[in-house]
Amino acid sequence: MIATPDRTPLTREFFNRPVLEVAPDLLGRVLVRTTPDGPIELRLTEVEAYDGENDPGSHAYRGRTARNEVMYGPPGHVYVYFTYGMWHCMNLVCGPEGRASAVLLRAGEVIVGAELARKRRISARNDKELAKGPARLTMALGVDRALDGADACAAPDSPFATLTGTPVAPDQVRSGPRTGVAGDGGIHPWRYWIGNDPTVSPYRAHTPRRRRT
DNA sequence: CAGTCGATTCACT
DNA sequence: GTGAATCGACTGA
Repeated sequence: MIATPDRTPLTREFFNRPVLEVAPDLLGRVLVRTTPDGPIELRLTEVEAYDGENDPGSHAYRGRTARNEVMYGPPGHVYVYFTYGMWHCMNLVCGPEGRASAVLLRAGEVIVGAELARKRRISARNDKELAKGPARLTMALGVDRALDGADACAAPDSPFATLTGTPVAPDQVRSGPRTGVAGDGGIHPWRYWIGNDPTVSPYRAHTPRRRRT
């Protein structure tokens, strides 16, 4: 007899905690994405915390702007931004409201809807690569700016329902410096991942762009 | 208003 | 391992 997985959606209160507490607690949780073609479910294996205006790596470091507005709003909402002229990255806003903290979803394992995800991830060589990296993750899920500000706690009406699933055992959680974050933002070990999980993306230090001639 | 660069990915050597 | 792709947000003058 197989145990019934817990499908209770995470509540607003779950996200209304300090981001350093929420981030590791998201590992192992399952994100459900509802699309017209069917559901995609992603088990989160890698995340990063960004903590407000005092965090040099955060989009909120230089204060409130049109782009980061959602980070200042209530927890449990989705912050999506566009970067490198072609990619989207997705965050979950944490508490308390006004602190502008959020968790970047960096990687996960597609456990339902791999067929749909493969169509959006043509260059993926295998299923472990479907959501191995923050921009790959949004591609696999079909997430873009249209979802910026969406409520992730409004299941089942929301395009998302973040489920409890089974949080990964604490002794499986690893942490280290955040990937690709420039300067002083690299000092905080606020990247969290599941040890030995094959869907976790490789660490890369920030690489300054070569100057154009 | 022009210059700079990004919480990245992919193709190629 | 290296470099290109590609554009909007942000910065500072």
